[in-house]
Amino acid sequence: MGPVESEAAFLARYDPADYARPAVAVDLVLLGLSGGRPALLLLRRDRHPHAGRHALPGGFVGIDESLDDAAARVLVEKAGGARAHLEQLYTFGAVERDPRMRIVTVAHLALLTEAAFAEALARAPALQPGTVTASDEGSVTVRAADGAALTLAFDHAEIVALALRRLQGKLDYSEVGFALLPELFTLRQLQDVHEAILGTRLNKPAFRRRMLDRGWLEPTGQFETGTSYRPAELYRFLRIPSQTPSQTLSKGD
Amino acid sequence: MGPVESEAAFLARYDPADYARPAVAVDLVLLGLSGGRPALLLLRRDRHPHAGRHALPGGFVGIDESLDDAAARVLVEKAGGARAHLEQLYTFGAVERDPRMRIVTVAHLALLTEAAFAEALARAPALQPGTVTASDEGSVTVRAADGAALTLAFDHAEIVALALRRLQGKLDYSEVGFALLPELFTLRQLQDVHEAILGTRLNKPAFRRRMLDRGWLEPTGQFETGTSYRPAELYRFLRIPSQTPSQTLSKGD
DNA sequence: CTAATAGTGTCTTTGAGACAGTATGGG
DNA sequence: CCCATACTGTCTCAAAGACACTATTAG
Repeated sequence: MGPVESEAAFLARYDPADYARPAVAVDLVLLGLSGGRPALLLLRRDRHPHAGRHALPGGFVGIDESLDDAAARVLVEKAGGARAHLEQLYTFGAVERDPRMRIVTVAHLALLTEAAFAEALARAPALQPGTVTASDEGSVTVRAADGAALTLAFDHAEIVALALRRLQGKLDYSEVGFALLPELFTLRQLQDVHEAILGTRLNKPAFRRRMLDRGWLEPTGQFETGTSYRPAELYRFLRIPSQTPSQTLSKGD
Repeated sequence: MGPVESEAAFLARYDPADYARPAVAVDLVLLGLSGGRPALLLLRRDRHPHAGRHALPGGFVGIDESLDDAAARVLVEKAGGARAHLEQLYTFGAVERDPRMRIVTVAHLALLTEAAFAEALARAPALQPGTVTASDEGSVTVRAADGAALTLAFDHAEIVALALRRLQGKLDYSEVGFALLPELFTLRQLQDVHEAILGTRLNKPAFRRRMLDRGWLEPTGQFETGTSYRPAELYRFLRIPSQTPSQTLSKGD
C-alpha cells in the first residue's frame, strides 16, 4: 500500500460529495400531566400541508448545531424556554412522511413539570394542550380540552405513541418519572405520576417499599401544607446511586 | 382567516428552503457471537480520516430511500447480503463527529446468527471480526482475533457500547435473543446466548422455567445429534403471543 | 460400568399484592 | 367525636436462586 499522505493533506484536498440530501429536523413531544392523564403541547398548523391539523413543535437542524442543541433551541423558540428533561426518542425517515420534501426527523421527548407546562402555555400562546389516551394496540388518541379528538399532522401520532411507550418502559427503572415532578414531592404525587403514565392503578404499600428501598429518595423532614388531612412528608430525588456493572447493563435505553 | 388555497396548489408552488444540510448516513453494528462473547464485523479504514482504525460499515441515505431501506442496502453492499435482524438504535449528530463534513448518522443494530456471521465474513472479505468486552462503566473494548485491542474510528466505540447496552436491556423481554440463533436450537444454546450478551452466568432451572412458561417456544420433538452425552431437545421460536395492552406498554423500545 | 450433559423436584428467599390496622391533620 | 388521608405490619402468593436428584447418550 505504500506510505499514506498525512491527514492534514488529505483533509485539505477533501471535496465532500454533494448528492441530494434529506433535510434533518428535530420534533419535540412536549409531555406533561394534566388531570391524571398525559398531556401534550401542540401547534395548530395554519398552512399546507396538513393545514388545520395539530403538529409537534419542531425545526431544522443547523449545519453547526448538534441534535441536542437543535432540540434545546426548539424548546426555547417554540415553548418559551420552558425547563424540560430532553431525550432523544427515535428517528423517522419514511420517504413520503412530509409531502413538501424529504425530511428526516429526530424525535425527542421533552418532559415538563406541571409548572413548566403551564409556563410554556403562558409564554407561547400558539401552543395548545391536548390529553393523550393510549388505545389497546399502542396507538394514541389526543383530545382537546372540550373532548374533541385532534388529528395530528404527518406521522406525529406515531411519534406520540412511541413517546408514551418509551416513557412507560423507562418509568420504573430510570429517573424520568421525577422529571414530571417539582423539586419536592410526596410519595403519593410520585405514585400519581406513575399511574398517569402507565394508565393503571398501583398498590400503595408495594409502591412505597419499592421506591424507598431503591435509595433514590431523600426524606426532607418537611411536610405538605394546606391539606385537611394528615400531611404527607416531602421527598427529594437524589439520583440513581452508583450502579454496579451488572445493574448498568440490566436495562436498555 | 378566509378561504385557504388547495393543498395541490400550495404544493405546486412550494419551493424548499435550501440551507446547508447535514449529510444523513446509516451505520450498522453487525453483531453476532463468537466463543461465548459478542462479536462485531468491522471495516479497516485505509483512508483518512482515521486511517488504520476500524469502523462500522455504513453509507449515505439516498434521497428516495427510507432509513430502513438504507440500512438494508448497506447490509447487502457491505456484508454480502447476510440475513440479519435490523433495528434502529440511536442517532448520532455531534457537529465534529466526522472531520470531513457534517454527518448525522442513524446507527442500526444488525444481529447475525453464527451462520450469517460466517457467511458475511466469507462473502465480504474486507470485513474483519472483533470480540467485544464490556467494561465497568458501560464502555467497550474490541479485540482482534490475536487479542490486540482495536481502536475504532469516529464515535463508533460509543455506538458499539450503546448497541450492547440496548441488546442487554431488551434481551429478557423481547425476541432479539432469537435473532442470534438458528431456526432450531436447544435451551442450552438459548441460555448461552443470554449469558454471552449479559456477560453473566444464569441459573439453569430458573432460566428454563422462565423461557418455557412464556409460551414463546415450541418443542419440536427433535433432538440434537453428534453429542457424546444426552442430546437436548430442539425448540423453535414461535413469536411473542398476543399481548394485553398493559403488557405491550410495560416495556420500552 | 463411567463421563458428561439434559432435564426435574423441591426448599429457600425475595418481592409484590392485599388488606387491615395505626397515626395525624382539619373540622 | 368524625373524616380523610398518611403510613405500617403482616399474610399470602409468585417467581427466582440453589442444589441435589434422575435421565439418557457415547464409549
